[in-house]
Amino acid sequence: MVRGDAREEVLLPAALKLFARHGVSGTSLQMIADELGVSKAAVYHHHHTKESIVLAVLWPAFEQVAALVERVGSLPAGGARRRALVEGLAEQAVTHRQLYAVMLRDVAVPALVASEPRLAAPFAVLRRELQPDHEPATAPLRVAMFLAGLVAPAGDPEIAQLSDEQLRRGIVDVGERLLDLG
Amino acid sequence: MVRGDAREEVLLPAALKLFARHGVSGTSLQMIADELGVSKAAVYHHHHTKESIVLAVLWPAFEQVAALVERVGSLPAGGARRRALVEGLAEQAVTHRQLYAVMLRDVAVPALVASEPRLAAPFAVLRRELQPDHEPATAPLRVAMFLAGLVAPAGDPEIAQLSDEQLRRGIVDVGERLLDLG
DNA sequence: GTCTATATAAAGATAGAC
DNA sequence: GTCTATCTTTATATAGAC
Repeated sequence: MVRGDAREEVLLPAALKLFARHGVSGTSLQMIADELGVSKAAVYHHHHTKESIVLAVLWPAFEQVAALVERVGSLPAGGARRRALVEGLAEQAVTHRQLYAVMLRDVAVPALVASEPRLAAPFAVLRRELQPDHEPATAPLRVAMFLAGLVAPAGDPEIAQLSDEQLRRGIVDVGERLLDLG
Repeated sequence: MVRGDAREEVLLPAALKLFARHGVSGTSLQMIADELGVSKAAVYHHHHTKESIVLAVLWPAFEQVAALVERVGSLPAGGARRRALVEGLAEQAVTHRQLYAVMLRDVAVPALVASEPRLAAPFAVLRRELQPDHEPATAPLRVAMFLAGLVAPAGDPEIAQLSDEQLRRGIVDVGERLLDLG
């Protein structure tokens, strides 16, 4: 570890790594500073609160989801749009495994989302758009189980060994089975 | 809240409620004491460490999984056994939603499991037994996505409204789709 | 079996020197 | 832009009175 570098492009990945391993609540600014080889004060120079760091780390993930939802809006509603959402989510979740794991799994995130209305909107749309047309009662359950399963790779060492392509295809396959893709 | 009651049968449900809402790392002994209406010292009279409380809260869930795995051992290996596991897990996860959510979702739990080998064994067996026979590459992924999805109800208010029976059937349905039940 | 009070460490956060 | 030093609060944990 090279000492004395708390630039944004180094700080945020370090924080993400710790959030993924210990959770947001289980990660202190001291741990982030140690990971970077700097003092806590150096971290505070870039972000005046811990919440600011959490938000900066997660923001790109929420933006990606929002962009995906926006992008598939031009497709016909129904199976085709659901398939595009599933494929897009699989691609993003595989490419940014830790980021999506924190966003979808960490119990501290709902509170953050509640404090930032801009974060909530994309997921509300996503959940609605992913629902199969029939099976009204259990459709939300299928969507929730798919989204929860999306981050299954995070903790499992056996799955961590899968290639991006294997994992992406596996996730899409599960999406097909749960969400009646067209 | 009646004041002055930190008996085990009151303490553990209160702790579980807080663990489910704020995560294990996000829950302090002060929060537990406040929830019970007693002082921190009263809590420490029953459990000398926080880890002791976490273990006492989660132990029944791990025991249930172990008992389930043990119970299905008499069934023929394969689809029939997988179905029994899925039905048993669905039943337990629905009945003890918060407990299973903490056990399967909280990032602090893997560290706890690592420190208590007796906790790890049942899940290793469970994961192995749940795997469909074919599809060797993505079978562990299907299992992991099912287990992660098992606790999807925890955070979603829309799903929290489902009855136990609706939820149980929905989970079994997803298990059927992912795990090639016989 | 609970309380108040306290010890000790670590948390989030700031001030001011370099 | 980072440092040391410090502040304040909160964390885990203990001692001893009731």
